[in-house]
Amino acid sequence: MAGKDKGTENHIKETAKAVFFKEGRFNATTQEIADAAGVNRTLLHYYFRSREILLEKVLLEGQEVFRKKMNEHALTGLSFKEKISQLIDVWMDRVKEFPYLDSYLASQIHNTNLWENLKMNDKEQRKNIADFFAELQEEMAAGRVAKMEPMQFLLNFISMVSYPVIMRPLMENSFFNSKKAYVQAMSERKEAILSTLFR
Amino acid sequence: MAGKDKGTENHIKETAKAVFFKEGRFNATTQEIADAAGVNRTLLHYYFRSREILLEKVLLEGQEVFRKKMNEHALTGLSFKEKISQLIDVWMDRVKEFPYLDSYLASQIHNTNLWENLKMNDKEQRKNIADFFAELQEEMAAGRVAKMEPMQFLLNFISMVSYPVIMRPLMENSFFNSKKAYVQAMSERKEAILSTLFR
Amino acid sequence: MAGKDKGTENHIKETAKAVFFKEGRFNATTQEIADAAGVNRTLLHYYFRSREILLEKVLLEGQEVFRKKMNEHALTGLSFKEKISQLIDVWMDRVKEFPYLDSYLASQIHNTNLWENLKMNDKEQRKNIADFFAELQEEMAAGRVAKMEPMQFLLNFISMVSYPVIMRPLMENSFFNSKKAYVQAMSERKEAILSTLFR
Amino acid sequence: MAGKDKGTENHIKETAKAVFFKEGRFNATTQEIADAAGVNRTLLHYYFRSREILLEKVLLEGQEVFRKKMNEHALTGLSFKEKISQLIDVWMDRVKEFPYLDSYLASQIHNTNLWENLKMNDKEQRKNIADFFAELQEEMAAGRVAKMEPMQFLLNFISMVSYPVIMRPLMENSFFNSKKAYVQAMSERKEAILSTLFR
DNA sequence: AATGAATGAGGCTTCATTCAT
DNA sequence: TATGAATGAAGCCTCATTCAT
Repeated sequence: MAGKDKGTENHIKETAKAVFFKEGRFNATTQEIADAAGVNRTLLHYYFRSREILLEKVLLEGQEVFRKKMNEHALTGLSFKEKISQLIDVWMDRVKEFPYLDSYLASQIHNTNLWENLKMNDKEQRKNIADFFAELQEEMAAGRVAKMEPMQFLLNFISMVSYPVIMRPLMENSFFNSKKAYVQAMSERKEAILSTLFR
Repeated sequence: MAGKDKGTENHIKETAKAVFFKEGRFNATTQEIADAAGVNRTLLHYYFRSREILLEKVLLEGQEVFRKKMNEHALTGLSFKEKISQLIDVWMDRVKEFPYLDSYLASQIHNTNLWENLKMNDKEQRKNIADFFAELQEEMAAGRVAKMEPMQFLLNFISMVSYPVIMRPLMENSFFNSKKAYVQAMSERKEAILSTLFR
Repeated sequence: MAGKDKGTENHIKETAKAVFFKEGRFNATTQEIADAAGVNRTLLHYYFRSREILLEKVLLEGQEVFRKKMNEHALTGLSFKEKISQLIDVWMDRVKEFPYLDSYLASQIHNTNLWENLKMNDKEQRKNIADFFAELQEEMAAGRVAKMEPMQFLLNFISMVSYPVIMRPLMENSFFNSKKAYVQAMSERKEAILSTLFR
Repeated sequence: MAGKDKGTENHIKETAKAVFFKEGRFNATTQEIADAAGVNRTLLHYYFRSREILLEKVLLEGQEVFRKKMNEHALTGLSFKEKISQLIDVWMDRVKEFPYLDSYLASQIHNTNLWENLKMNDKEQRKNIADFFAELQEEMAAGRVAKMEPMQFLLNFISMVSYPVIMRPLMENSFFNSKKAYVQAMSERKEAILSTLFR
């Protein structure tokens, strides 16, 4: 059932990623992960030595997703607003794919050694952000965006995109009272965010 | 001998709440909670029968916090913008107090039977929201707020307030690279949100 | 079946001691020890946290046995030969009680931290040995004992007493071919040792 | 491709012998043995079917060592004392080579089916011992050796030679407090034993 | 109300072994 | 001959929970 070669190892990793970050079952047992992957539990230790290491690897890959989010800002040749528009799509897709990843990262801050790798010390990344902020300030100067610290704009943007997705269960039950209403709202979300960020 | 009565029970509950939702240690052991509360582990079962029940009770109280968030919209006699301004304070305070509560609720929604209680079926609450939306639409009509579904505005609002607090560890490490920078940004957050929501 | 209070803890410890050092089952499982003691396996962890700690404690107590062996040299008011005669009894009894203890200690030398406690740094002990050596040298001067380094005499003595007991299974099977013959030889052992040490 | 043939098999066996009986790591894992031999773990099963069989084979070879110990008594043409003197050398060398072998045999005697092979039922061996005992009794008659059962003399002899070597770690740490002191004592050991056995 | 003792269920991990190549 | 992949058995340990005061 499971592939061969490097296949099985990746298959387990993908399964774990799904269990942890798609389904949010942070306490999932090695047995559960193995079952989900359709492999013997021991195989999991064969490849990853321990549950902790597996989790760490999966997390590190999740982190790559996160880092790439940032670097994809570098979409060229578009107007600032169009760029933001694309970013919303990209970002929202990612958050939808692993809705529990960020929450988990946030709750696991104690595992300090993970964080060293996560900091924004990537040169390319810093440059991208600097460029992004420069463009943003032009927009503010032109009055198309409310004046504020660029970082505040970035926070606003990330918050409005991520929060409703990350908190989907809460939203569905607490705000919308139905799955349908939630989905409907999400489909209109992009426009609402753009309307709020730009004037 | 019968003096502490309800005292100890509450003390345990408060401690559990802190451990779970202030510190984000969702997997905290009964032993750890007992230690944190300075009581014998067995006492925890004496009062709450099981870990699950304790968690449930603590969660229920967390829900109350959440519900009150919604109902405190009913601040009277202020302009809409001032009302929002106050709401930001109130809400931010709450999220700061239990930064992990919402994440936990979101991640646990699938295996809990508590959600019946959480839905927005509260009459008073519905009314508050209806009133709030009515006022909001006036603002839109007057051009002081970008036009959109009122619910989208609400989402924007909640997102921008909550996300940076809930994701504080992520923010501190990933965006700001220092606690100081984060705190500084948070102090300026309210203005940034208001500038974004109103024009 | 097991006693109460401190009773159970000691009972487990005694059982472990027997399993390890009387029966020589160094690899005995926690389950096996628990079974032998007639208690739930978990109780073993309740009292001792881990198999390793239990083993360490049991070993430390065995070490006390060993140390006391040395200090019991201080039997007073007897002639040197009579003293040795008594020592043979005492020592042989001990080795018979825990025939596998010394072998185990020898094989576990790698667990260095055990050995710090085992060194002959006990003041009283040093004095006893010094006294013993002084008396011994008188015997040598008087020609009742062959001349040699006192320590060599001590080694001879310990060796002749311990080895046949420690290696009992080997002796029974390889030298004597029958349990009966072995037991018979042991009963005459003391005299043979004395005849060898004294002249 | 067919060059190493028996070579690898022997190499593994020798390595195992060293790990078990030179280093005293009786619980060594197949993995550890394979690592020590620099081969893949599975190869070990390829050659020996199971860990148990490997151990058995290695043990059998150890037994040969043991058996030869006995038969080397047949050194001819020397005086009894000189014969014993040579035996001490031979024996001590053997015990030094595999200091843990005897302990292991002793501790494993109960759960092994190897002992049939080990009994002193070897014809040549019996003869050697008979001859040895005859000579010994002459010595006793001549007053050069204390009178006792010949077997007791043999036990004394073996004990004094083997014990300090087998228990080397114990001796070094518990009696001598230094490796140097132990080595020094061992170098003088032969004379001390001879002085004790002969008069 | 409070606590030490005891227990069953279940989790992680290691190990020897087998399979397939 | 040699090896990576896979597996079943078994070990250690933790945890929530119950028992007996």
